Amino acid sequence: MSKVSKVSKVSKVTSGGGVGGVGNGVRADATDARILRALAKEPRATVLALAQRLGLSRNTVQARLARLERDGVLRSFEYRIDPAALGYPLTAFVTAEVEQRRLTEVGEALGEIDEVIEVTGISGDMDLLIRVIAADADDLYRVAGRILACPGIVRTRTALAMRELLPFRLSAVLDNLAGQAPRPKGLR
Amino acid sequence: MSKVSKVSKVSKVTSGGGVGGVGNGVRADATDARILRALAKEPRATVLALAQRLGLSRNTVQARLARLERDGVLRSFEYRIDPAALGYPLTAFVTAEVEQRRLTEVGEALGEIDEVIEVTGISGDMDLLIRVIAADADDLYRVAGRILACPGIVRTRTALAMRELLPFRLSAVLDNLAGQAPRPKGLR
DNA sequence: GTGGGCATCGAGCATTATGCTCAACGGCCG
DNA sequence: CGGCCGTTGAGCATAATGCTCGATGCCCAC
Repeated sequence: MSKVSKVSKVSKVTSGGGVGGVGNGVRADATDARILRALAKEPRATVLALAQRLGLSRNTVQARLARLERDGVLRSFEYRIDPAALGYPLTAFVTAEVEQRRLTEVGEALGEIDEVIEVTGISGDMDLLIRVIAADADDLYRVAGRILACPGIVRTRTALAMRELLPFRLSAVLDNLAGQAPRPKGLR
Repeated sequence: MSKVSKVSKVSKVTSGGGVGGVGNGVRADATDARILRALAKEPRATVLALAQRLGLSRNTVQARLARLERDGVLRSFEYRIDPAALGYPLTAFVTAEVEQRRLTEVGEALGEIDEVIEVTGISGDMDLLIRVIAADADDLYRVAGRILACPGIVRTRTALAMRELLPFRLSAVLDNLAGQAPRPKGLR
């Protein structure tokens, strides 16, 4: 049974660690994907539970989880918190045009604004995509003002998030990675 | 020792539940924020550890955590997974203009594309903000093509995420919530 | 003012998980 | 061919969990 097999050997990649900050050379293999997928279903699941659910040894799951966390495959717990529950039911995307050389500076300034929860430098005619949360429309207006006031920011455009058509998900991609191997059919 | 407190009493808010799907009336209070903040620092922390770190009883932390999870304050575990670690180091934001009445339909079609990991309906001249991941530039091109091919989509514009100036964080907002004295009334 | 409701607390208890170590198995690669 | 590693199963001391209880303090409604 546990002869599932082909638990591919991938760790080799681990050694090839580049330096970089985020998402360097580390890559999850099929087994990792299965663990992550199981965790997605039951975040509170214990290592033991995961192990038997996946037909792996407790030891393996424990080691892999430790590695996943150590290598930064798992991001901060904050990602799991719903801003709406914190009293910020409004989300908006503010795109900003920035004076070329002041990108980093502007990024830091934006970090001072509590309601700015993510800033990404992007290609295109706008330079920044800023994710913002707000308690209400007034609040949003105020935050938008603070953003525009940042030295280096030339112009902004605000788009209110009106509906989540498809909430964040990696399941599709996880399934691909996980399914890769044996495809046990109905069995589990 | 446990006399630290002044653990505000806030739960009243809970009852004020609106209906809605996501992030309805449920709101975290200062204590919740402190728990979440502690968890952000140490995702693997046990309930017991959290309790003594925060000067709360184990019972309280356990009850609150259960409630946070039950009420959807905590989103899926998937949020914590770094797509880069899954072999998708590229992130792009695709904005799309959609034929008015076909928004929902388009949303579903986009869900069929594995690399589409988030779709938000927004205000402004573009209707959709689509978060996409890709293994490399070719892959991204291919995905962009599939998006544009969705019936109902009129036009798209793709912006590549070049740098994370400020990775997702709620810490600023959490600190505010947590730091607040037990005075939920009035202010703000 | 008084009582109900509710969250918190501290305690206890049976069960389960954790963290760690060990030796052995098996495939992969040089 | 031999070494390297990830995996496995086992064992064991310690710690955490899930649950229940009665008691306390506070807010709010009556």
